[in-house]
Amino acid sequence: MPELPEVETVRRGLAPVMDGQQIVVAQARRPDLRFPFPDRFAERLTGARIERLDRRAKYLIAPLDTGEALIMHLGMSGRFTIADDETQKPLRALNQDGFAHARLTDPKHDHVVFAMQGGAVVTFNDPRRFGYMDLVSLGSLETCKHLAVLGPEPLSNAFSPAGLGEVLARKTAPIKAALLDQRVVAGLGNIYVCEALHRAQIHPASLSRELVDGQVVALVAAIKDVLTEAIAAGGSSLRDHAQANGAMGYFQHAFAVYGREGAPCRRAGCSGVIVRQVHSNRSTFYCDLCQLAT
DNA sequence: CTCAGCTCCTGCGGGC
DNA sequence: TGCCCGCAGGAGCTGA
Repeated sequence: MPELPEVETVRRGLAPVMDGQQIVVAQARRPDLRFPFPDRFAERLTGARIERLDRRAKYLIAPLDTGEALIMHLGMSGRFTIADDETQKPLRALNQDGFAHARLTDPKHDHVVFAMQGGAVVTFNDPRRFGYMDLVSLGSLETCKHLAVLGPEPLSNAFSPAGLGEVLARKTAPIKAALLDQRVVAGLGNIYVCEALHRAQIHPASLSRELVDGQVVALVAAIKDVLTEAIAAGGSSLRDHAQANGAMGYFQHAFAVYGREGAPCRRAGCSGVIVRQVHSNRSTFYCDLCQLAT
């Protein structure tokens, strides 16, 4: 589900009730998500103060005053909700039209709960349990197994045409697979890779090392633009995915290719049709006319 | 080492 | 209405 823009949207939703606040009670309602929780997970969190809520790629990172950092990954179906500790009702369960909606999540998949000092109850719900949480020491945060392997943050200056071009020149994999590799660039997933390749007019099956310089320049710009626009729109809400405050992102309405199989290409002047192909069990959407193979 | 494919888990929507 | 099948935004692991 969540790629970088959705995780950033979640971070912005949670920050007001978590930044600088103590976790009065932490609770893990099962022994594991995708991986087992670390030893004494809830005990190590209870009483800790969250210095701030950060994001790296698709990870949420909460440095604590205990010398550790809480690392959280949403996997495919992970979601946070914010409720009031008295009523357990969502505090801000309003969509963008201002109408309250029914509870978005099934409570049987509420796996982790944080009761915050300020009265907010933050719940992590994850039906598929592909998400995970871990505690690592602050001193080795950058070198921990989760973060050490990550490539550059796509919206930072560390992600540049020169750098990407150098990496791609050594890869034989198709460009779509390369961009999904978090070691190449960290934070993209299936949707935004499809969207960025369309913007850059690059065929997803193009071989990474055969991209010319101009294509790499266009690709870096397309990635930065699509991510920036998606964050500004509050991420994408597919199916019933929503932000931490219950609001729905709306960038999905701006998709040029994702989920648009058979629809006309939205590029001005292009008469192509969006096609879908499956590679290694993942759907790839692209325009059969304006995205050129190398 | 790289790369393609499979896998974990549950829920939802479409087709019959 | 109800059942079955395919599909889902991640990413670690396996084996070639």
